[in-house]
Amino acid sequence: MSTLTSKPTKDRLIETARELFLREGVPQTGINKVIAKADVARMTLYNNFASKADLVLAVFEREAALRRVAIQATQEDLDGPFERVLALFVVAEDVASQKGFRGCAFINLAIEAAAPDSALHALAQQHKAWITANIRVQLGDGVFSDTDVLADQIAVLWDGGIVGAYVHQSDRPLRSAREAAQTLMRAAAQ
Amino acid sequence: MSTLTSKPTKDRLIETARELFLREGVPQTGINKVIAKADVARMTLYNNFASKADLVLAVFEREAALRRVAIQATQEDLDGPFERVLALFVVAEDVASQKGFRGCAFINLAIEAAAPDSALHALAQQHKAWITANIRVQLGDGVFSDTDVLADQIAVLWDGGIVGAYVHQSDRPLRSAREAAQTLMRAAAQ
DNA sequence: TGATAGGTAGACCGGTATGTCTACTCTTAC
DNA sequence: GTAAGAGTAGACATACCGGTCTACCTATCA
Repeated sequence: MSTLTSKPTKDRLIETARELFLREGVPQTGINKVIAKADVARMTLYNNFASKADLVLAVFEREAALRRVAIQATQEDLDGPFERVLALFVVAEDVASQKGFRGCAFINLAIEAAAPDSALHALAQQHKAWITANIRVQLGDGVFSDTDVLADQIAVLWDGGIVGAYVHQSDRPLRSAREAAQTLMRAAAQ
Repeated sequence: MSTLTSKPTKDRLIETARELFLREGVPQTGINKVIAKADVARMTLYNNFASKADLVLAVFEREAALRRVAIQATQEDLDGPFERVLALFVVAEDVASQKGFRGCAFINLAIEAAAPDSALHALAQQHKAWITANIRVQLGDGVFSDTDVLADQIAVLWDGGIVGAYVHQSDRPLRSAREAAQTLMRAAAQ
């Protein structure tokens, strides 16, 4: 292995933990499940991470970064604020249609694994703030009135659509959200 | 005590558990906390409820019923679909402003305490469906076009607003949701 | 050759969780 | 007066949790 910290093992732990955290939830995923699935010794985990909370933080920081990149990549191929904003919802509808869909990982994180004053909650908050800021950017200037307000409203629809899709086990709330976003954009178009 | 099942003790258990479940979350609230706060023996709980899951179910069934009544009571004093629908958001804003606010109890229940095929998840689903149906009724017939669609969209805004208020620890998402609901209603007004 | 770093296996610790069991007390009703 | 129902106190069983520690293995590299 390299002279510095062993990257592959650490990365494997993060990726294995990610799968379990997203599929089964953070509190439901014990250390034992992670090391068993990663086929790694207990001490290997604790040599790479100070604690479970440290591992959770690493997993979700990486996850947030990956999602930002994925969203931007999707938007690059599209033109205009309508297409780019609505693409967010379409992507979510695809994810929600897969079985085992558990809603938004960051909302879940905030609710089930993080007190409001914790670093994990702050991470969820930041990710959501980035989503809102991204929507704001896609809306551009001059096309819509009250762009900041509109971005906030569309972000609310996005959250509500994903949560609703999980609760109702259906992509219908996400479709409602997308259509509502469209209506709001049309109403705000100058 | 009465010849039948002892009501007062059972009720006290439910009310005590309710407070703890809502304030600290269902998984974070152990049986021990419940019986300590209710000042009741361990076996008293298990003589009244088959299991913790059974207690949780009783608590949230009662909670859903109480909330339906409270929402209807609020709406009785108001006139017209705009006032009655927007009142839902105003009430939520009040609740969200209180410290210790933990978002929507039923969404939390679905996420942190219930597999999608469980009775608890179904309960959360039913409660959300009732909210949507209530919005639909308040919208009435003839005032708006696509009333079913509009009700779905407003319900999504409600969920997104509450979840956003918790994640961002701010009532701003709820205000955005209310204003968006207003815009959608205006756009659908015939 | 031999030091070092990274990984391994598994015992172990203290804590907490739900749930069971027993023996006891108290109150009500017949 | 006594039987039954409801509640009590607390030990107990079992399982899991996160986390620590030790002794060992093995590959790399100077």
